[in-house]
Amino acid sequence: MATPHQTRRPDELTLEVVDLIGAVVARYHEEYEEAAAEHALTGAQARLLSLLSLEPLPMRKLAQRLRCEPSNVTGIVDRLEARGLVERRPDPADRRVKLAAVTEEGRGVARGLRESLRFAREPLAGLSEEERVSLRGLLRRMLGDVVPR
Amino acid sequence: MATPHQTRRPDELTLEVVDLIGAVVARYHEEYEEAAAEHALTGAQARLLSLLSLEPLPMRKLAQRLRCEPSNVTGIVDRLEARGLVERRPDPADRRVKLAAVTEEGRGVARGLRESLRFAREPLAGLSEEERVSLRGLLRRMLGDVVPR
DNA sequence: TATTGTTATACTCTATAACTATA
DNA sequence: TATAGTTATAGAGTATAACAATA
Repeated sequence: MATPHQTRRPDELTLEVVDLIGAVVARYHEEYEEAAAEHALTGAQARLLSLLSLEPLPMRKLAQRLRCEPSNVTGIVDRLEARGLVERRPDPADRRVKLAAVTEEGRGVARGLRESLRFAREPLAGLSEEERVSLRGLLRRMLGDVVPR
Repeated sequence: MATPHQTRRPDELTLEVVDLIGAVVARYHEEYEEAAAEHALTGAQARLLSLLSLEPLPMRKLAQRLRCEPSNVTGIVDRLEARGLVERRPDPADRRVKLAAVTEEGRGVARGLRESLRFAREPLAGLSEEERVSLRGLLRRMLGDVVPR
């Protein structure tokens, strides 16, 4: 509690870290889009497919997870469904609800997507186990000690 | 060099770190889009404006920095120019080139954008100086010790 | 000929509002 | 009446291909 600014201006070190985080974000995104493109998917399609590969979800819930309007989900699921990667199922409990679920083929594509995400390997390859533990702790604290989502 | 896999499957710790990085990326993006929206800018417009606030750039160079096709830059600059935040200037050295440059008003918006980026303060606020130094080192090594871009 | 920026085109993602079928 | 999903619409970003002006 040393700086008397109303807004608290970030110091040099903090700015450096923020820049580095920006670089990580940029790189992560590039590689994610690349991996998606390798499977002829857009970023949004890849994210939706990955979500569904864990469990079937109502369209509404899908929109919440993707942080977009429900009307958008319709189109994304439409395109994945046209490719046979996803299907819509009725919800026995509520006839208004449609559950989106991956097909077998979709599950395979989701797996391939996950595996072609180089980010899981390369950038961390240079770090020792001890350093990874350290990084994990720092990132957790940055994110507020809560495992988000 | 212990795992005899062809592809090398990431271990538990690595996967955890990758997930955390994913969470950081998601949060960074949300906050960036929010900050942009506060100034009635889209993400792409905000990125382009931020770039130009450092120095005027040819349309071509701008496309390289944004990692998109030059034809897209035309539209983004059009919209920023319509709002008076950016202008096109001739390049005295090459009459084919158009230099995009921020206006005074654009410079102000870019500054406001930078300041409303909470990511520079909040998430790092919980870390001590020593921890930030440690995080900086780890992120640098992750990014290959090269300060990218 | 090669390069710079633009235009034309088509597709995807996005939000908003209005609609339908259920609840 | 409230909710789930869809449709209609419009704007923005994206890539590709073709083009005019300049090098």
